Amino acid sequence: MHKKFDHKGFEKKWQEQWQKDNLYKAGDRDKSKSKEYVLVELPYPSGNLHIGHWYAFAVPDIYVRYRRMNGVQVVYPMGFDAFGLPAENAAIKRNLNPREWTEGNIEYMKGQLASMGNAFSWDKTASTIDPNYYKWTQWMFTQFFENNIAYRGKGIVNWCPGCNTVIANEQVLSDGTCERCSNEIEKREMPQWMLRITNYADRLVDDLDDLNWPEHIKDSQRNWIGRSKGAEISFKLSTGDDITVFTTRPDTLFGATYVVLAPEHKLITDNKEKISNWSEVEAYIKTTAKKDEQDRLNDTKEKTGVKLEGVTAINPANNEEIPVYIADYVLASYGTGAIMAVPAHDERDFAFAEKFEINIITVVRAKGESSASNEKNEKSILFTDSGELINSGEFDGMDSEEAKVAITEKVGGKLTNTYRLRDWSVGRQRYWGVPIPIVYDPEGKPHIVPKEHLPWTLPEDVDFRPTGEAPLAKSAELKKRTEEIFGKGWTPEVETMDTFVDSSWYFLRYLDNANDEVFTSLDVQKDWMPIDIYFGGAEHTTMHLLYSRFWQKALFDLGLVNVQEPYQRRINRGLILGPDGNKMSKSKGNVIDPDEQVARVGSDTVKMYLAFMGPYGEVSNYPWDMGGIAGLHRFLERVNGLSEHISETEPKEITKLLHKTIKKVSEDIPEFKFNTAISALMVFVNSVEKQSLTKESYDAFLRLLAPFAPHLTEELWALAGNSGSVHTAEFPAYDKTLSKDETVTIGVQINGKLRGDITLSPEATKDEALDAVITKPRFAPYLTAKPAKVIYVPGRILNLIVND
RNA sequence: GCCGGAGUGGCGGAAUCGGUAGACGCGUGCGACUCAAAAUCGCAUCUCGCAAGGGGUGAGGGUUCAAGUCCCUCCUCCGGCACCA
Repeated sequence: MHKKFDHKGFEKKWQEQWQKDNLYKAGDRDKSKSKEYVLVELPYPSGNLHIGHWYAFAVPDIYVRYRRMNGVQVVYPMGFDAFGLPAENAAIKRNLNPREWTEGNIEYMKGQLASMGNAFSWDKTASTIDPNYYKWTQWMFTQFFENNIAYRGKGIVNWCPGCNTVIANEQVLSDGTCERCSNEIEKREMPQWMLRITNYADRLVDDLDDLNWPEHIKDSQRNWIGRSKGAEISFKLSTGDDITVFTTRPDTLFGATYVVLAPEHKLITDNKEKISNWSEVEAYIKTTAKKDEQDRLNDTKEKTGVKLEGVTAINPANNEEIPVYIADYVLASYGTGAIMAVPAHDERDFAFAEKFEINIITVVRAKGESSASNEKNEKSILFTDSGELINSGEFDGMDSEEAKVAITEKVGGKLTNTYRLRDWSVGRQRYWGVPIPIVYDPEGKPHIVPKEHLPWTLPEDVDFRPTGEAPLAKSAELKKRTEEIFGKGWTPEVETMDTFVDSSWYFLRYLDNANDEVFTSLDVQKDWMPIDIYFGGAEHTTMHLLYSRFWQKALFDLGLVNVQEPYQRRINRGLILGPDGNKMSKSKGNVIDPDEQVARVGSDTVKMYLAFMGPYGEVSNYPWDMGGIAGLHRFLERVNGLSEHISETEPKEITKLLHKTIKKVSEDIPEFKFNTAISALMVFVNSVEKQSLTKESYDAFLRLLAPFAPHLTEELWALAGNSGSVHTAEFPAYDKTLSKDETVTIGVQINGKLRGDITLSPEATKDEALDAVITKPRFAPYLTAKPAKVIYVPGRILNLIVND
């Protein structure tokens, strides 16, 4: 029966009570319990909690509460990632200081978070704009600088004209736009603060193997890092230089009929006197320099290039003299910026060789072929698979894979890997970020700001509106501060750090946030790290998740952290769409405001609705459905009326169903299948409504439901006369015997066709099952002869094969 | 092009050591209550068929007593990478 309840009458009351009782404080590590560190991605204080935050924080809360009720000491912290462009832009729009704006938002959002009624460990929190936080961000940076992990590099960077700053490779989307503002990214050459994430490429790939992460996330990271196994091989040039190329196919070296350099390659300008067609070459270099990435991609069908007249190379395998070209299909930023071209076995080289009429030599053929496949048919001349070698002197007949090693050895090459990953560009020409703690001496040499001067505070006396120049350059205070501490002629670094730096280590600070000596003591880390489960969004796969893994490894190498991998398990959630099936956006007018929903139907309903939509941890999109949320509200109203069915005794059926429900819920929660757990709870309620249950069963049910509907269950728990909080009660355990069915109904197939069912004990024998069929007239018409074969799977199926 | 993942009612989704496909919820239809409406309750709801029965999990093959689940060939959608040597 439906019994309406007034969520406003008790949700706030219990939230305040829980806070007063410090119910969810994680406290110090209690070694008598096992620990679990459950992390959710800390929010950006945009000023308003949206439905995505609810999905991100309220649903994992079910898991956290469940584990606590099972006696696990769970730390479930929350904080704010408060530096960064959106806050800065929003503040500029409102003509506010970003600090005022952000801090105001944090306060407001804390109130909104409270309305969720989550079991957050508020004693473990951090905010990245807190000077006591960013002090350590800066200190880590200085450690990285001193250990050559952070460096001032020169190179081509991604400039976002919308954000007025440089951004990292990871922050450029595959269509060449900015992940924040969707503006088209420009390439610029300028000095940049970089972190040597590339030095960690192998570990970042290899250590993925042991992580309990969804395979598609690991694959995305592997793709992003883009490790290729191959070899570096040197070719002698007629200029006297050696040119090193990278190839994944050293087995095809005998088929290398020319060499190609990227137009930006240093050896070209170094040898301009020796290049007889220099003006032509120079013109080509200029043309390609003008093309942006996008043009270069669009031009892939038509290969272009210029031969370096007067320069030749020697193929080290057969000492043949071969021509040298420059072409923009070879990228300066990948490998060595030079390739050996094997037109018979590489599509791009093939296209180029055909256009420039260069020699094509087949050196690999499919195994077992008597002739090279390409000799049979002109059109199939290209063969990119591996196979066995031909036209390769002493290596003829050798398998491609073996030949890779053998040929590399013979020519004195080196087996090596190369990567797609580039170093992480972390300097930003914006105001609202952590100042890079570097100062320059009068010669312009960079030095770290020593620990006693940290935090190296963000100056206040600047016009922070973005112009493309770093706003900190305009701070008289920063300039003065630098000269006072370091001496006349010293100047401060004026760039701030990428926000992704701040969020690369926040989970460590949560644990020991009052520590003034170190960012987090090793003892505390040993208590809690690694993070057992990290819930988050798919957008972080090759950004935050990659950066923070690198950061942790870099700290590990400096002896500052206890584990190499921060996150043991990763769960990516899906996306909540608007009721129209589109991504929620103000312009589409399809935004669901969680505050409105909570006011209307209550926090418990919103939480359960989100948990019921589909399995958590599968990246799919769920449209918000007003009818759907009403269904969950109805369910909780029925729960509210359930106490009317309490009686002295209950049918055996209800006892058994309760234990089956406990079993199902306890199995589903750890797998984040909250949807099917809720479904089981609904089945139980549907059944009880027609019958009765004891007070004992009622209490057990409340505890079962407590992680999903913390407020209502707490209210009903108290109304039922129980003492203490339902959330500190033990989660019910199921009785194995009671959770099993005494009889099962199984399908009966005759010749593989379903003809009906029989009900019998799960342990019934084949003969008993056959008897049940024979005595049921329903089956008689089909049993025209004695079954030739009987397949019986107890509790599952009975299949009779009747030959007629 | 390469690497992953996914295709099940009108909708969200259940069911995969191969064993009664469509749990649970939404929506819809009919009925009850009501002067009426809302709320609530009951029944129905994959599809064709009065029924008996037939068909059905993106398409087509295959293995099996039995296939949403395994194998092969395709198609579509989603995510990552992409002139990456």
